[in-house]
Amino acid sequence: MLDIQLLRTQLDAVAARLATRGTVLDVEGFKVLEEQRKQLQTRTQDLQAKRNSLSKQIGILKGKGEDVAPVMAEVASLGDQLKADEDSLAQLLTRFNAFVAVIPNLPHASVPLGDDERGNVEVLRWGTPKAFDFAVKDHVDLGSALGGLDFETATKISGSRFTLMQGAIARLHRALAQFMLDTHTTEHGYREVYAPYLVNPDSMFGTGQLPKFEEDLFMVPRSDGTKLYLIPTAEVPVTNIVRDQIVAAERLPLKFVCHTPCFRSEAGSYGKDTRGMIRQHQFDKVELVQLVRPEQSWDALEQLTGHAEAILQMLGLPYRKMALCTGDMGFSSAKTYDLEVWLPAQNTYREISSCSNFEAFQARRMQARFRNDAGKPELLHTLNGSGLAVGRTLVAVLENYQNADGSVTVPAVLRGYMGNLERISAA
RNA sequence: GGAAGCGUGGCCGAGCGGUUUAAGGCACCGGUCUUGAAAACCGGCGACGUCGCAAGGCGUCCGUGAGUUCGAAUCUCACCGCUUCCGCCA
Repeated sequence: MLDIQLLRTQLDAVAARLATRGTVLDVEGFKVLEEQRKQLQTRTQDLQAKRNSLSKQIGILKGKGEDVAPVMAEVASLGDQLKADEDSLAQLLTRFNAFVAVIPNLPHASVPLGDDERGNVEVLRWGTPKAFDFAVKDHVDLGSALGGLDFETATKISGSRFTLMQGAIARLHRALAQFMLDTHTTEHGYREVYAPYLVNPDSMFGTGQLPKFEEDLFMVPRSDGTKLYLIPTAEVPVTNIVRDQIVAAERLPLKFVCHTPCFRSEAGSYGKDTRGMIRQHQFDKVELVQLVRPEQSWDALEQLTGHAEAILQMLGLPYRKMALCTGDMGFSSAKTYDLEVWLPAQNTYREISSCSNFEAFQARRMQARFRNDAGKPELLHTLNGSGLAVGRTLVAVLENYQNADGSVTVPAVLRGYMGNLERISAA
């Protein structure tokens, strides 16, 4: 959520910056709402003040044993107007909050301008794609020939966009997640977290998935009429650890790493990446989350992105780092780097990690604060990034480490997690 | 699922219809004392919103939401959560 004071005092500047990301702010609509709010709130509070002081008088008069009837009559006359005003103010504030809740974050000044993914800027490129002297297979052909990737059976069990893994490939998938968790906890200073996969609407609001993106989520209705949602990323439960909290300054920065499955309905992506496990309803991801003092968040973004890059480097997977442009960033983000891994079968780089600084946008929605040096509560800055998407990393390993005979070499750093297996071959 | 108890500021904890402006303590900040520190003593110290150039004023908040009342932390109802006991259970 944006700071409402900022909207009030610099409305045109906010609208201009939002326009760079393709968001049209209803400036006139806001002005009208704000004008009504101001008038109604002032009037309501005046009436409340009057009621309070008269009621207090009644208490004092009664204590002295004097007649309170005249004052009672006076305060009674306020009643109807006050109640009406309180009701309409509550309604107006609901509308006001709904208006603000769907405004995306402001892009940081360093974010390149652009309308869509074509405006993204390559920041760096690491590694050289291997030159194969045979016709490369994609992960679907490799995996099914190895007897470990089975999309048909997954479709029978659940439907499209699900994967069934078995044997050495399932183990490789697990090895990747373990390797990432171990690296981030032992080398990058993150604390391991196990978190719920189902969360309540307040948590989804806190990180910005609700109210605007409900169609991207799997919702689970409950018999008592409430709802839970399957997490689309561990960002949601982990960032919400600090919701409605004032964190002691000396505990900062908080750095968490969490491995979870992620569930996305992929509404609106019909026909996109239908082959293989690039775009699934369920996939595993190791997520990095940092909660930091505001003045540290931009350094933290560079570090966090570096932590995700380290995994790709240790796996020897060529990648490039993209600074997303204003038009391609997510709703809550002030700045995002995407890491794109080289996929030989697609002859291109594909997203495998997304690292963002949200500044105070999520913290304001969550009321996540710390006590600053002046002793006052101040909003935290929140960041997160994939470190990495496990399913896509599996795809990248299969394709980049394939051999002419259809076997796949196990990257050296994973062998300890694979019983020292060096190569996955058809059984 | 059944029964009982409990949800109060950063933390602990009192208050159970009107001088509550939420006691007291801890923590924290400032001061006195001290070579310095600790202790002791003195003082300060909630959040959010809103009006105002400012000084400051006003409003809301005692798990959440409705209600009773001129007035609710306090009374009523519903819900949520926690604790304990019983039942069931990986």
